[in-house]
Amino acid sequence: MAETTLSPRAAATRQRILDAALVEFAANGLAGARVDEIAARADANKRMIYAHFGSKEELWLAVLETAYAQKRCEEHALETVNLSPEAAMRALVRFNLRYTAAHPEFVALLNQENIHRAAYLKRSAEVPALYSPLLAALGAVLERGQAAGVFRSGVDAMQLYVSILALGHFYIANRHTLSTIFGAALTTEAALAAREAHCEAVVLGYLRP
Amino acid sequence: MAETTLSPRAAATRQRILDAALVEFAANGLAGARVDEIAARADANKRMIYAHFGSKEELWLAVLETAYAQKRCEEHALETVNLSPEAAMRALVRFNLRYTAAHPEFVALLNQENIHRAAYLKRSAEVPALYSPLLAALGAVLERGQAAGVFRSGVDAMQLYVSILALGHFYIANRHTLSTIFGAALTTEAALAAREAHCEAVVLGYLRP
DNA sequence: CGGTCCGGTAACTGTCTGGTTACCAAATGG
DNA sequence: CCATTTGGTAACCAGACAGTTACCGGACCG
Repeated sequence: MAETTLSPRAAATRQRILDAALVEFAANGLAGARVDEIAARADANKRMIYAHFGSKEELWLAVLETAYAQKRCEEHALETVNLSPEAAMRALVRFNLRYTAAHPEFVALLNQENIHRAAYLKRSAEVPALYSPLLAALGAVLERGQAAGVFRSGVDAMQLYVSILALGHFYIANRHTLSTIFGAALTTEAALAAREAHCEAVVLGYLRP
Repeated sequence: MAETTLSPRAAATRQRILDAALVEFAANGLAGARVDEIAARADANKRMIYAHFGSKEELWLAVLETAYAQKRCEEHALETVNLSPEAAMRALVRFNLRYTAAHPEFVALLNQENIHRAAYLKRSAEVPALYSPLLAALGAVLERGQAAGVFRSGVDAMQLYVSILALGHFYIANRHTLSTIFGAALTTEAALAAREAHCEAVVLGYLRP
């Protein structure tokens, strides 16, 4: 990004474009998204999109990076060091499900990226920073729990990390097909609470020594 | 589908179109897929696509139903009644991961469907049959294990079903972003075996009384 | 207070793409 | 063997879409 100092209200337009693009890309995918629609929703003009971001694909990349950055930002707010290993693990599982549920656009973006074999993400300069803080926190909690004898040993932190993400992500990502099949709403607070309890039980049940 | 009897070699063309469409849709999504490309890959003509299926979207629906049907078909081959509850549960978890890994196009299709809020799936006449046999088998295994005292009680079969799907599906669906982030291949036989062991350990660890 | 520069607008274009139409060839069956 | 049906081809079209170009108005600075 050419962060050559800044701009007065231009930054606001840029932000409106990013917000609008997030909605449009999440709703229609990269190929399905319409640049005109993004411009209209941002209450801006197509010209401005090409001025701020060079192309539709670069806009996509910018949206991706913004979404990742926001998630990392919220994850940093998680404080697990003061909690018992079990409570900390619960907090991690819960945060993941709740964040995913609160930001289904993030899920849609990720799915799109994977359809494109992460082609855009691989071009991102921020990739190294993508190691989620959640992973680091998880490793620390795991070690504490094992040292205290409340967690089993032989747990692969990376595998568990993927599994925790999976438990929340899949539920939200596939909420439409799942709710069609099961004929039940999945995103009501009651349903989310039930899912949350289940995810905690699975992870903590597994981790018992 | 107008299965008015059948057709001699027309069925072959129809099948080639379906196969080509599956590849193209999985690779590019619904909006990103090009009808011309499908025609070329099927070694057929665009006209034939519109003769057999009325539109791009109806072709999409046909591909979806075919993919679901194939999965159900393979699932039926799973025999869990002769196995111990633990072994049967392992088999279910393993089958799900392996099937997903062997058919990443299915995952791509599902993701696309969810981006479109399952709009096409809801129009499908086959939806009631979508209750996967895997779910029925899971419920039976769960009951047997609980009766035998080897599984904990209070397990919600639907939640567990979603979780088992999630453990395999998420890993495969996000293999590109995950392998970019972790810098490791995820679909080698070694990696799949490790994932398989982990998934079994999570589910069976959770289910311990 | 006037000029210049920057954020913004609107109309345009070349290309791509889903869908169609006019035409053909090879079976099939009488 | 001829006629009719059916699977297949290729050229075409209208609309849509990403990306551009020509132009404007107000803020900011001298």
